[in-house]
Amino acid sequence: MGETVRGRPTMKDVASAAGVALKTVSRVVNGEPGVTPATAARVRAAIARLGYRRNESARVLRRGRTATVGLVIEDVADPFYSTLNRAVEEVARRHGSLVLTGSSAEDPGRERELVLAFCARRVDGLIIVPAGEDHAYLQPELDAGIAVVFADRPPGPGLVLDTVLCDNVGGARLGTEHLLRGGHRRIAFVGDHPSIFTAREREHGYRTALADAGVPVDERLIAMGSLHPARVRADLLRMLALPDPPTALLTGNGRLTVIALRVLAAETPSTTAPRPALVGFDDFELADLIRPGVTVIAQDSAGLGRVAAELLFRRLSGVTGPPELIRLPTRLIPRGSGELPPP
Amino acid sequence: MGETVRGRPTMKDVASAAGVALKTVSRVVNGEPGVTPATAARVRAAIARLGYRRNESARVLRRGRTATVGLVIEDVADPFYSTLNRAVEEVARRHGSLVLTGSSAEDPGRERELVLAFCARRVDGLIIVPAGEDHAYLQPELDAGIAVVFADRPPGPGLVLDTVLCDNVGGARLGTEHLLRGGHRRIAFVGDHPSIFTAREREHGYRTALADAGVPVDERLIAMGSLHPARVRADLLRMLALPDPPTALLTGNGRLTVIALRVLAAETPSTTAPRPALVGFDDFELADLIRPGVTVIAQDSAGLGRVAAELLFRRLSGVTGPPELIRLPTRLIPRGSGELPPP
DNA sequence: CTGAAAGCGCTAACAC
DNA sequence: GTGTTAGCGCTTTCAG
Repeated sequence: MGETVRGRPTMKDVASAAGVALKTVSRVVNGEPGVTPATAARVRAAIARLGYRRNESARVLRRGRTATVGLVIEDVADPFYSTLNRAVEEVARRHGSLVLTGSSAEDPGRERELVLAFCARRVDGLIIVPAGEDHAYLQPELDAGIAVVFADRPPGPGLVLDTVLCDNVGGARLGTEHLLRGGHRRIAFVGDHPSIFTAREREHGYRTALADAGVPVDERLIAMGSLHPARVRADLLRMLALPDPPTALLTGNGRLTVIALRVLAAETPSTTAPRPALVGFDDFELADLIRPGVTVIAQDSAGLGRVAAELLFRRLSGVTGPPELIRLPTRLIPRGSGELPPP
Repeated sequence: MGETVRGRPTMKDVASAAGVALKTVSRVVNGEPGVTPATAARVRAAIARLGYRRNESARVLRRGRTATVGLVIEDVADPFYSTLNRAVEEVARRHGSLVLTGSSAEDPGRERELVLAFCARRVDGLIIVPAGEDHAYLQPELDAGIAVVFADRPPGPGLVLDTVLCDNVGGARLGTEHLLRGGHRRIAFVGDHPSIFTAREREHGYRTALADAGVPVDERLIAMGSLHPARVRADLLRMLALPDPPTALLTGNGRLTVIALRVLAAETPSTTAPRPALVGFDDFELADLIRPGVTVIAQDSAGLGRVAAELLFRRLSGVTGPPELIRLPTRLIPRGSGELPPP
């Protein structure tokens, strides 16, 4: 056959193998009309014989679309974000696209680095869970026409773009009100670092729920900061050592809930000391298997990814209009820990 | 300035804006030597002014490398795989590469689809956790020079490629021996579907541990199949209803462990019926917070991703030699459930 | 229905 | 030091 080609076969190779012009191969590969079934069959045979595969880079160079979207999250290994990731992937798949994913590790520099690397590869669109608050670096990309959707957290000041958020304020309210209804008055809040949007929103929901119930806010019962177990442990121990310790606890995200559970398990061994009631923001697997079951405010992380991706692909399909802001509802799942009565 | 360019600015635009030749811009952008600091500064100014960003697709077309690797796993949302994913991402980052990730959903067709889509985008290399056993479709890609590493499961027959596995047989042995040492003789094994490599290996480890201890294998105590909770539940209930029910249980992966825990929690409410001892293959978050703590055989999912990625980048850097097969050790973490004595 | 030619944005190989 | 030229593999345009 004498068709030994070095490296990958190209359309040109297929064309000469099939005895047709390059453009005919292109037509067959792309399913364009205007090719006799017989010629098409010859071309397809040559494709199979040579193991030809279209070079997407060359195609992109010509057409401008990569059928790839970029996703920046905090950590692909975190259950909250990996669920979001999966949902984005499913929507992308339905639209014939792949997903480039990167972890920002809550570092604005890495977020920027990832976004620019994605843009350099000319992704069609981006879904960003921002780590930073300054997104000026996005402007040239936006001008160039890239579609961007923010998820879980809004873009920094000066940018108004499609955004999908959870109802953080409402969720935190829900949890706090639930504890108040249970008779608690000393409710602590352990949150993520206040530089994080969702942390601030949840703190706000907590504060307003207390205020609305006429319960004074005790600043000593509010601890926001890093997710280091040591930090959380120290804050919790400090609170529990107060003359009037909290009888209930609201934790600001899934990781904090788990850390708090560990601290409480270590500090209040089963029956001796009274365990504070606990409501955690964000559901997690096995919350039902711990005793007592962990009451949570569930956010729809898959919904976050799905809605953001749908919004993105709608924009990519040419839908214009003002940027949308969508809030996804949260719901309270009582499992026991949030129903513990005050002592 | 009259530099209004439609769409994204190109090197040509930058060149004319800076009053230099295209190649000079290329030199500056790529940090090549042979440019006066003054000219370089002029070019950089033009780049900033126009918001120029190198088109990676065009670069790829010329150079042949995308600085992108593909990762096919079963599910990006599964903690085992998302941890692996993160480890791959970190290694890729150190090598200046991005990661295209896709979920095969344990479907060989989807695995193939993803791999080919990645190849069409000319990823430099692939890390595959295979869903199928037939990888003939990979041959043209391998011939074209793509680097491939298999992780967690080996390639199908006929292919010998770099592979990183966990010591599944040894791990299952470890768990079974632990239960035997605890005095158990009726040990059940609930595994994943036997079409899955790791499931077969773990079953093998379980069987040989029993055989080595002179304990006869009772086929009624072995249940392998889907990960549907209903299937697992039915199998467990059947075993527990035997005249001589198992006093201990070895579960074949993290998801099965969780399902089994739920079934046992529902069926043996706290103090009434005696709980079988439990050892689970694969560690999971919160295993320590459940009462009793869940004894597991921990596999190093991050190590799997890290070692696979390091192997891949070593190949990409030009290291040749016969394909490597690496086995990562497992270790037993006793937490209570595996130390429950037989009744 | 099929084909020839131009060019997407960049880099490699040479000029100068 | 800097510029010119060719061409990566494909799609687009326009001729046959």
